[in-house]
Amino acid sequence: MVAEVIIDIKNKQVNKTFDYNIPNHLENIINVGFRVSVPFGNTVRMGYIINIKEDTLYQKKLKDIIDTVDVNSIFNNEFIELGKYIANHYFTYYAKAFDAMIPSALKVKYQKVARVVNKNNLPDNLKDIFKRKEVIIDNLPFESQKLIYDAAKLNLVVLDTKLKVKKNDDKIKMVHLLNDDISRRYRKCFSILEYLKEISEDIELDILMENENCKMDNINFLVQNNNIIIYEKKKEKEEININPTTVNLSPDQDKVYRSVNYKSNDIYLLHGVTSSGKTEIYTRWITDVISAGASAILLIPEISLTPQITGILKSRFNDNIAILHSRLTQKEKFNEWKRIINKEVRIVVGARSAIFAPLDNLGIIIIDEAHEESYIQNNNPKYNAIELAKIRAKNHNIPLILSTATPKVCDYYYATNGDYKLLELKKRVNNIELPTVRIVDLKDELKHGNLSPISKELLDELKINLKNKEQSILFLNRRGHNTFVMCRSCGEVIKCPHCDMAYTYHKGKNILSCHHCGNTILNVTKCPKCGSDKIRYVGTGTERIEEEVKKLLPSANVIRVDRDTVDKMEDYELKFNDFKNHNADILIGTQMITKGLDFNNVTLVGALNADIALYYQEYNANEEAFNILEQASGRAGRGNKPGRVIIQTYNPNHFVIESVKKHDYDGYYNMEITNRKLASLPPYSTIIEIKVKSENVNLAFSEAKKIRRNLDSKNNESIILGPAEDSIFKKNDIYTYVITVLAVDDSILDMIKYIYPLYQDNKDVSLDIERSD
DNA sequence: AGCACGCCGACT
DNA sequence: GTCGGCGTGCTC
Repeated sequence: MVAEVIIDIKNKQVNKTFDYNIPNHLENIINVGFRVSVPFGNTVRMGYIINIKEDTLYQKKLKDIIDTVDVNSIFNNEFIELGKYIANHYFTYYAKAFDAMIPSALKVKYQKVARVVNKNNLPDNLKDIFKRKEVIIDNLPFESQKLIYDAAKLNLVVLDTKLKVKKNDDKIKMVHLLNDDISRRYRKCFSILEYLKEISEDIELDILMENENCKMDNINFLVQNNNIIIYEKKKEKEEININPTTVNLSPDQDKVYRSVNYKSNDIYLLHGVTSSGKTEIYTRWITDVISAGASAILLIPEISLTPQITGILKSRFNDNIAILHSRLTQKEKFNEWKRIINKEVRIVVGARSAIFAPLDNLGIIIIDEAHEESYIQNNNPKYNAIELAKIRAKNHNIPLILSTATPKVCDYYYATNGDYKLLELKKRVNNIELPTVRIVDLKDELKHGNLSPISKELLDELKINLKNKEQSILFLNRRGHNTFVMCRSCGEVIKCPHCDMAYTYHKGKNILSCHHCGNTILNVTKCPKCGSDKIRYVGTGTERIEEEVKKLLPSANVIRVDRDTVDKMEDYELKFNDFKNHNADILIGTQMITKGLDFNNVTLVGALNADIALYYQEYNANEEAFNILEQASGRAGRGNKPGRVIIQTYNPNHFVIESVKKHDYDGYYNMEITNRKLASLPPYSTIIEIKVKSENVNLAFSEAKKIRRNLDSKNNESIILGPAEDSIFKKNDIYTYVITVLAVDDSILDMIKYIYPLYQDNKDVSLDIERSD
């Protein structure tokens, strides 16, 4: 028998199946969905068996499968099909798609080993190394490795690759700089060492590779050259707090609860205002499904942001629930996964990736805060967990529930045209009032000579809250609006040489950092172009707001939360608990703080510059702006005190601002859906962005134009735009042009599917294709 | 992702 | 000259 195998290498050259012979002793063991080790080239690799067949079309003799990696099949047919779907739909490699579906604890690692052939004719210098018959090469110092490779050439030892399932890994890899002694000619490695020197502290390997955009090749070279060492640090584990409550359903809640047909493949949009008691309804649905013998998946945006939900569910379902917590160690995640596989649990709660929970008798899938962007994986494969949930719901013929206070325009559209069923909750529990929203026109502030980012009206309210010992939240959507450094003499803006984007100024560390590639330099005192010392800082970041608040309200206790003050999850929780326990009066932050947090004593929310969201250069800018402002407003007055919201803007008459003021979702929706229809945007099309990348600007542009011509030739009614320079035109020395397709039919999609593989083998140009569904 | 094969520049 | 960098191609 012959097995079709996807090799575990994420590379376009091997993005296909390879046939292997199944040896007799494995014939009764191996099945579709097994992971196996196979000889590949002159090494050993893991592969996924996606099909078993009688014969092969391959001309040469097949190699044998070496062994199985798992005791049981890891993917059933549903997941193999899902993996293929992800690879095709999201234009990525099969290995990446399959990789995305398994918990990291189940991933394999590769070890290079050397074995002694004949112990008697081993030279003395090798005898020290080979205390055992077999050693792991990667752990040895460079000199010993060299001796082994020389010995291998003389056939004194044999080299081999071993596969290990790293199921007990609760460690993270750290990089430590030993010395920077390296020839300048190794450009990449040189720059890595420069970076390490600059930050002058140990760094997580993953973060280093991300920031320096380097491959394991470079890292291995530096290890061998004794420039760095890699060590493992134990990841601390944490408990989640349990917060049990039981409440009866209101008539409204009860009506929603009873509307779901468990025997259908219906999609329901549960549109319920903030604090309308949606969690309680989830638990009823889950209870019903479980009693009927089936299982349930509940997706939530980020577990640490919703301790209430996990607390309630955990207290209700005890051991029958697996909570895939982002800070579980790898071992814990593996154990949870095993409990699911062994059918010890039938309820899975978790973020995006929990959609891959291997439950085989699903009864319902619920998605909380379904408008959240975090359901879309941000790096390759850019899958949307909600789209995958639809597929799984269809496979199992079960209901799918999308729950949110601010539905995406597309979802609401589907709910109104009958594709989804609409369920509504219009009242907050205990009839708490929605906060009052006031709009401050920043143009008027300027006219009255107030240059501060905080308006007089907002300042007055902050003072009132301080006096009454009530808490306030100030929120600044900073996306695309950083503090950058400019020369007042010649107008030069200090930019990252790799990305052509302005550096962002960080006052605390006195550094300039590129938010696109992570490159940092020491702050400049003189203009690099004209030498002038008239350096000026432009823009408003949370850091400046904090300064301003401290100046205006010296007695206030301020906590700032953004990616600069919290890079670890623990910091994040620490700060929030601090605020919750009233150790501070004012919380300042970016969109991080608008998520589903519950602070009972917060009565004032200020959105400092609502316009930033409106100018966000994406088709869903209005949607994002409405959602973020409405969700931020929802933070005010959740306890028994009424809430006030102040929105500062230069566009007080913008329909998004006016709708937020009136908490008028329908008004906003009707405007926005009309805009979408006129511009042929989703839900009236699927947006596909074809990113053409090359180090050579002209080549990237000419290839992009060629693709555009190809698309035009097969186009019926879709809109094709570009090629245009990408919003980040130059990043890491690579130029990107974008062709945007608003696809209304399949003909253009077929063309893209045809074009994509043409660039699979191109070394100078590569394509990244992203789609809105 | 590795690794072999082969081309070209800079050194004992 | 020749050593060893790295660009290119291949892996069932």
